[in-house]
Amino acid sequence: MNTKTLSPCSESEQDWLDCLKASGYRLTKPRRVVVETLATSQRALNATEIFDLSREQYPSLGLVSVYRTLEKLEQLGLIQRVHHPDGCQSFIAGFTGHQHLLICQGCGKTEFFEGDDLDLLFERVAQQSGYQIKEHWLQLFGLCSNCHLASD
Amino acid sequence: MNTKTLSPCSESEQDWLDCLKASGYRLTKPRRVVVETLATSQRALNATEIFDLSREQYPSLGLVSVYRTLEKLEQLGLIQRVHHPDGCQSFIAGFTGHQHLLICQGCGKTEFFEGDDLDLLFERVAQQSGYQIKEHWLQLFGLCSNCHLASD
DNA sequence: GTGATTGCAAAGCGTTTGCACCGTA
DNA sequence: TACGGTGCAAACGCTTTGCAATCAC
Repeated sequence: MNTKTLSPCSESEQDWLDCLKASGYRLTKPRRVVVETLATSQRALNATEIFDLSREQYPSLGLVSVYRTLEKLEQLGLIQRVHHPDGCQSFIAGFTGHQHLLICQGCGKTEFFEGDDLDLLFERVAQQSGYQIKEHWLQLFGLCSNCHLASD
Repeated sequence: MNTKTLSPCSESEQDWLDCLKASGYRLTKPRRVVVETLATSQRALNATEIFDLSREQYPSLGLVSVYRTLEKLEQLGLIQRVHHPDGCQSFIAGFTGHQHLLICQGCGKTEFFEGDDLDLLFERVAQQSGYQIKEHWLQLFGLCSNCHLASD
């Protein structure tokens, strides 16, 4: 089967597996372990980090399967790539529709936030520039409570 | 000399060359031609694009010199990397202190914008999350006036 | 003249592809 | 049982490094 439907999926690990299955993919051990690693991480992970962490539970995992699973999870909207001054190779669980991330510069802990109200800004920029604005990315960088307490 | 000072430089091509010189770098033909390519481009360019465009003026340019010049220009704050859903390998002239970009999804034309007022949002997110917010990136994607007129 | 800078070639590194074997459905 | 998925090895593309020749100062 090759009709990978883009049905909206929740963010719990079981929902991810259900979503993979519903999309016509088989639930194999490599996929399960990669999903678990990503779903339980508080920060974005790159392919090698996912590989190393997942191998603790499933030592025969291949790096290639990590890449192939990431590709599918991204297509299904279960993970998204995180852009960062130091690189753009890492992925985080969850997808809110737009890119509203809050990233700790200390430990990497990453959260989504909601409720920006930027419409006025967009309108002003649109008028001044002549652009039709379609999408936006807003990312905040800082220190999470653990990290700024530690640095005091 | 190895004291590459990070003095603020303007965005005109001559200012860039002055800035390179003031920072202890020699003004060579490869550097001049890469600077000109970047300074006159309306959109972000990756290393290969810069290489190809610059070679039209200086055919013996090597790709390695493009990479080495990009490294220096980035350190001096004369260019910055542009993050994009399709990749993060391209560079644009100018640096405003934070990342406020407006990018055309049609032709790639890229502009900076100013005057966001996100302090209230930051404060709210900080309170809700416990993060100390240090930096932010805001990028808008859309269609520039040329591209949305063309698509009508 | 001298030492920074160059272009070439080779190395490095992250990611993708080809393929025979394996395991889920 | 069929065929989607796997791990390995090799290929790939982009970027960096080593080096002798070159050129800006």
